[in-house]
Amino acid sequence: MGASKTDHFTEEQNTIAMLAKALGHPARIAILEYLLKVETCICGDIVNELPLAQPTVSQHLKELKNVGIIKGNVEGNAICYCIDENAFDKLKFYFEEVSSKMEKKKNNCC
Amino acid sequence: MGASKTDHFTEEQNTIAMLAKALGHPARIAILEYLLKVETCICGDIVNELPLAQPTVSQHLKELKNVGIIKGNVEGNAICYCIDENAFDKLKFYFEEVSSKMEKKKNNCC
DNA sequence: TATCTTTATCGTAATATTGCAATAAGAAAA
DNA sequence: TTTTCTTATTGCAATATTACGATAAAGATA
Repeated sequence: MGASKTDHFTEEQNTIAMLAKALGHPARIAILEYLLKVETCICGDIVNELPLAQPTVSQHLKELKNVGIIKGNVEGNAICYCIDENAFDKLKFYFEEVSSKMEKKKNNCC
Repeated sequence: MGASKTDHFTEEQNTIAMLAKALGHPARIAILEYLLKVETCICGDIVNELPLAQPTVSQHLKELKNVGIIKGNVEGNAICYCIDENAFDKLKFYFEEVSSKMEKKKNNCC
């Protein structure tokens, strides 16, 4: 097999898993942190920041863009990539919700 | 290749990516939610909750346990699985930190 | 002891991911 | 127009993930 059985889970479960998966690679975490650190958004130099070849970085950017965590604007012949707060917050809120449910539960076990 | 170049990234980047990756599958999100919902922790019936075969569920549980998101206690001949708040909170705090940095930045671009 | 219950592991097949060299595509500059 | 610069795409190889049937391992029960 190798393919996830996404059709058997709820839409939310699939969405959260998709977002988490997109952040499930150190290069993509590094990209996120770089976009956060940098003031101006002329982000062609992400490639120089990462220990990876340009096609590989481009692929990681594409994955982040596919799930909506970043968005890109064409800026001359370069491209300006930015974090899309909406998608990111969706994940953050979900984790906060889980965390507060855990708080209420106050481990009855383990 | 197919293997991530983890040695070129910071320890934190690798840790966060590892945790995010572990949650990057709807079945594992469903497991998390089930553990959160259930009052008692006699959790052998996770298998019945999921649309997956027992070996597959066992594998997903193992992955969550490997990264520390859940922990398991032997309880007779069954096993009691629980969420490990420490590992989970590490991820939550990271996202909150990123989120507050985004807030301060107030998109100068895109 | 023999059997049942529960969970883990093995083996295997299908598919996905990661990475990069080569190359293409597009806009800017000469 | 030709060149240059930046990013995307293609093609491929290596590895990882997902899924499950078969089977093993270990404690509980008869």
